Amino acid sequence: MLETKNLSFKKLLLEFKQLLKNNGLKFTAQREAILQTLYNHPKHFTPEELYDLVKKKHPQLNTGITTVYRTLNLLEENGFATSISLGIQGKKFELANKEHHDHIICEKCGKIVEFEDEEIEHLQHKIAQENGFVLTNHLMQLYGICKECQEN
Amino acid sequence: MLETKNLSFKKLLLEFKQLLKNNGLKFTAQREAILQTLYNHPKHFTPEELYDLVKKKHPQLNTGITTVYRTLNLLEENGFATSISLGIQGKKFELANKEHHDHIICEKCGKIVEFEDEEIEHLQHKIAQENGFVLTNHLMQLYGICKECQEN
DNA sequence: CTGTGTGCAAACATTTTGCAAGCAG
DNA sequence: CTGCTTGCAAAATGTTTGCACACAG
Repeated sequence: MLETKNLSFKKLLLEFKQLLKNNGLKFTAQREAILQTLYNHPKHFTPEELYDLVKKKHPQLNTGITTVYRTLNLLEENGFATSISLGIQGKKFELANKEHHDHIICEKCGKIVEFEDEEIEHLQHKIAQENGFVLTNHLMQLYGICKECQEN
Repeated sequence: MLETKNLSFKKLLLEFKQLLKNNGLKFTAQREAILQTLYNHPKHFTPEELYDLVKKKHPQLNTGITTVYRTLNLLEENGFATSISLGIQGKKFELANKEHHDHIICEKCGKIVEFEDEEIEHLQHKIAQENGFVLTNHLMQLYGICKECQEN
């Protein structure tokens, strides 16, 4: 089964503060709000979507889209967030507090099922190695028709 | 090994003309130049890169970037080209005359290496089955750092 | 001839950068 | 206090659209 790391927000925040300290960066209300919003809404956001949500949850901060971009990049560079690039334009980000997983997507009803498979992960590393790459990430999405939709 | 379908350009062009005819569209020198350039350079292009190359190969046509975008979209919508979205911004296109394959993308320099792996394909079907899905398609992109970029 | 295709410029959308003021440490 | 961070506006990128003219069928 898929398991989250269940990192409490408190712990996550501590790690984040440590990162900032280690790099001579500052802990600000905006950065906290962005991290908290990502934590409380475990799904994928475009910077724009996250920006809207942060503004809604923390209106008094008047956070700018610029700061959202800058913070997402900071989080991603340091492994606190991951991003996937969409077919069209832009990226979506999510907090990196789950074990790695991939998705099967039903082409009819849009249902998304998460799965993980160690054997595939292993093969991916092998393939990367064979091609001289150090693997940092991967994107695998299976498209198909789910059981319910097959019956209808 | 990866194998092309070895569709001759003549055949490809015929298919393309048929597509145009079927949709009441017109065969133009620019469209031919773009298709030919994709055919002669079997790699992945951003629209910008393809634009530069088409201009170089067919300077007398004075093809606009707009036309490159429009033609790539036309080709993709009709299965003559496929695109992959990069980590960063934009898409890269290639002519769709190869057997199925997936991509490893260097996150530093953007280099793309193609590969295919029957074992993974097989596992994907197995996973889909286990989740009650009939697999219709898949997308797999590995991201990493290529040999050259590791050294720099 | 008719209507699609073209290049150009402008519009759009998304992301980054320059800057003066704010604020964490 | 110091200098990192912020929001704003402007710039930079990448892509699409409006338009008048070109040209395939």
